Amino acid sequence: MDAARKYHHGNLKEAFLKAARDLLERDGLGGLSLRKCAEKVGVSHAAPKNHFGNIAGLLTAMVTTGYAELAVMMTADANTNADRKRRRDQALLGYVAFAQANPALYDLMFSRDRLVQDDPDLLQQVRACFVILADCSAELGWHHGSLEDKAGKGQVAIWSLVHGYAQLVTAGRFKKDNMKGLSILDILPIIEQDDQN
Amino acid sequence: MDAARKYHHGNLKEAFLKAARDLLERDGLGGLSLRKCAEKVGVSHAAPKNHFGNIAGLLTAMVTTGYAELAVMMTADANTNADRKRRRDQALLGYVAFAQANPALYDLMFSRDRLVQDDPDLLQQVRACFVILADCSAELGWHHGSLEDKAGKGQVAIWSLVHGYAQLVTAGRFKKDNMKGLSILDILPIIEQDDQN
DNA sequence: CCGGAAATATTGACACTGTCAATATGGGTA
DNA sequence: TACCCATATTGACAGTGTCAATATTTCCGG
Repeated sequence: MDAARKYHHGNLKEAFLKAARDLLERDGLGGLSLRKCAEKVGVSHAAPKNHFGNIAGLLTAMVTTGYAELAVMMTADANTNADRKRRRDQALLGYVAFAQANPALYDLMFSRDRLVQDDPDLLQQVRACFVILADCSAELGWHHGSLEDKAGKGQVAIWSLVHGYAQLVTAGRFKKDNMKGLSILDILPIIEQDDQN
Repeated sequence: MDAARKYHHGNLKEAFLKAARDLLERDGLGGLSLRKCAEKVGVSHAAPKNHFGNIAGLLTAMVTTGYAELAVMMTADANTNADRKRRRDQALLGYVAFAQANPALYDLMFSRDRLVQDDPDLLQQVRACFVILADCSAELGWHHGSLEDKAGKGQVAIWSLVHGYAQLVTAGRFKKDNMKGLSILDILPIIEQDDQN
């Protein structure tokens, strides 16, 4: 039998995830509920329990796909032959672009209350994004501290910077005149060496 | 009559805010509800409506007090005669300390879904925190761009950095070995000039 | 001083939510 | 075919925010 048409409904799990994603984008997190997802898919209100256990499980699964998409956005258009600076710029631009394209989902991806924080799949996807960012920060110039601190501090710094920037921008916390034509790449040079850029 | 004992209950609004804050700290955002606040205070379940309208109003009021406390944390121990570097360090350390002391509240303070974003009192307190951060970033060294960009970019950069750092630390997103003895002041120097620190 | 008006609090109801137990249905397989 | 198990439905329950109607307290002008 077709893998996409198994059992009664056929890939009901993915159908739920798509419905949840649509509801999240359209109505925000407050407009997202298990029962609305079930109604949207056309099944009974308790059907999600078989696939996700509870609502935290559904949100966690949805967020996990979000991290996977974030990783894609960070690596798109950057073939492995491109120089490291180009790949780093792409990662940062892709990161911010993902947050701006999916603000509600991005918020949820950093929520501590609604997710199953120790879900193995979630942790794996989160780690994959970390690796990409770590690859960016590894080449960052660093004036202070010992060499062995370099990677750790650089990772913390660049992730803090890009995450904070993405969250504050999507939350509309920056005044518009401060942001006029300003991108993450414009504020990135402050963590580079003088001889770069 | 005593200002603290007006009307039926007396400062019921502040009693609700305190109850909400306690519930938020103890049980997280998921354990916070209007009815639990009312029960904790000892009034009927619909009493909060008179003071906050709806739950978004209560959360907004609570978050507003959070921004006020954040401003206090950023300026504590830094008298106006202290040099600017000392005040800047205090602001950043206080910022992170507040987030670590009130992780659930800090998360809520940057939520887009549950608050009345255009509440005048909220906007005023948010702006007050911005001013403090702007005072920090105004003295940051900047190698690139024109002079008139300096303040805007510096504000965006330092706020992104400290907010991202605070959120990621409180969310436990950094590996512990990367954070060993590392504070916001340790990653701050990367956005300073070479001749500083 | 007092009586109406306004502010404040209660009650009861409603729709909606997540979750669970019990039941039903269908597909894979021996 | 007959069985088993994964999957889906049904019905129920406690809890939630919100609202209208009502009750109570405080305030203020006569």
